[in-house]
Amino acid sequence: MIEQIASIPLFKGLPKEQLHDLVNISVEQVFRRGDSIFCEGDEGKGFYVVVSGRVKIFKLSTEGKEQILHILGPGETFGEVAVFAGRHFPAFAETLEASKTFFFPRNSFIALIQKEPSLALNMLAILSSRLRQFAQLVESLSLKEVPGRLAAYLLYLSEQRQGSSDLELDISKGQLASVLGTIPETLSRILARMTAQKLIQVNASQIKIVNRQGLEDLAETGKL
Amino acid sequence: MIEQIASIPLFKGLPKEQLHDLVNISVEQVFRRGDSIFCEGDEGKGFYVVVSGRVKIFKLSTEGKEQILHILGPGETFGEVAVFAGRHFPAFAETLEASKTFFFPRNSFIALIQKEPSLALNMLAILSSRLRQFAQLVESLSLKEVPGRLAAYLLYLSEQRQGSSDLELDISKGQLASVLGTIPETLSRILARMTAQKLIQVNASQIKIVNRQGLEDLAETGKL
DNA sequence: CGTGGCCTTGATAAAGTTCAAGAGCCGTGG
DNA sequence: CCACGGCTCTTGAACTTTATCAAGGCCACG
Repeated sequence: MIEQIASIPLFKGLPKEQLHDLVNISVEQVFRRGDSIFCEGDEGKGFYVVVSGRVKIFKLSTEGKEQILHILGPGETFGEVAVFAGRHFPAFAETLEASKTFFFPRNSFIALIQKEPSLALNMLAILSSRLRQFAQLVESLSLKEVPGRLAAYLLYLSEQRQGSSDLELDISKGQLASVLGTIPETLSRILARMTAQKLIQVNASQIKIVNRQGLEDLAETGKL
Repeated sequence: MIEQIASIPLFKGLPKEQLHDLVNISVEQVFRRGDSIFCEGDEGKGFYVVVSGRVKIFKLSTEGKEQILHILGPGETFGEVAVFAGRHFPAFAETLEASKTFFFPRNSFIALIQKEPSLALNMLAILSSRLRQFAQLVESLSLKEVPGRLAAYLLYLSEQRQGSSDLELDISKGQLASVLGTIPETLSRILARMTAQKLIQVNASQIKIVNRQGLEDLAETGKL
């Protein structure tokens, strides 16, 4: 367990002693696929780290449409906002698959921060990079149309995979639609169009980038 | 100057000694209306606090459409993301009116944080509440249509003003359109429709809420 | 009094959503 | 082993919302 904690980016560089403190205050939680972890508006008494599995953070409209804000994997944290500002969670959290998390209670964690400034700096880095992601998401949603967003997403995926052109979607197309701020029907049509234009090839959840330059232009200009 | 610094929320609760340190590392900057403070992609060697005036943070599409991410007034900070994650600014910053800022260089500030945990906690609170705002913005952009966003914005304004129904827009309608993720023409039409429906009355930058319940329904359901 | 900025209004076109129907896939159970 | 029900995904057609293009009004300021 101590190695698991030590491998979490948030806790990188902490002395052994503090890691032990963390182990002491952390609570392990196990979820099945599709379980709700918390709901928007719930009181947040602490935050979470994904140990295994995947978790989606999302907003819900009154009609039930969902907008995914993040998809988190092992080592990533969520729910910190409720720890440092306000007391309730600003969105929903649900597992995409069977998952394990560590939960860190608010007060104990804040006490720890006061002893260990580098923990605070790590947390600041994480929140900052999340703000950066959000800025990109907002830009994408309001400044680009769906084909541009999809192209940008595919290129991003490719980067994650060391530039490989053979991509495997690790989420369903319905979920992807929600990430892109649209609905499955629209995504389906645009994938079809991009295939017709020979930008990509699609085979179920396998997507191959055929014309990278074309995708880059599309992500830039938004015109398909 | 020391009183000015002491009155900034980020520095609330700091001992005098640290406030003096802050004065020593801060740089005062003066801008005229419409000046650019930094551009997306610029290297960020520190962050800013608005002393007087107002600053908008925004993204730009390739065609020139702008999406405002924040509008900041006295006491609010911006540019921190570049301090703690990455090194370049994720968006543009420009003054809306003649403004004064304090600039805090990255390294000196990080050094200070390590001495003063409550400074770190303040900063964490600020970043967290900004994340919360972003989550709301994303929700708004992807889940609601423009009338719903506008209704939500007006109600938010009303809240800011202790629930008053007589609102004074402190930004131009063109800027408001950009905040709402749309264009001036669309905003104009929707204001006209909402007036026709007797939800509001508009007189230049004066907006009066006539039917609060109706606005709330609209913000909730998005149907005008 | 004219000029430029900001706002409004109208006509048109594009993009996306909704509704409806059908195809493919998979696990379960007969 | 096959049939069934339940998913997810795809496709089509109508409709809605919003952007775009173009023109005109209002007001402040020189």
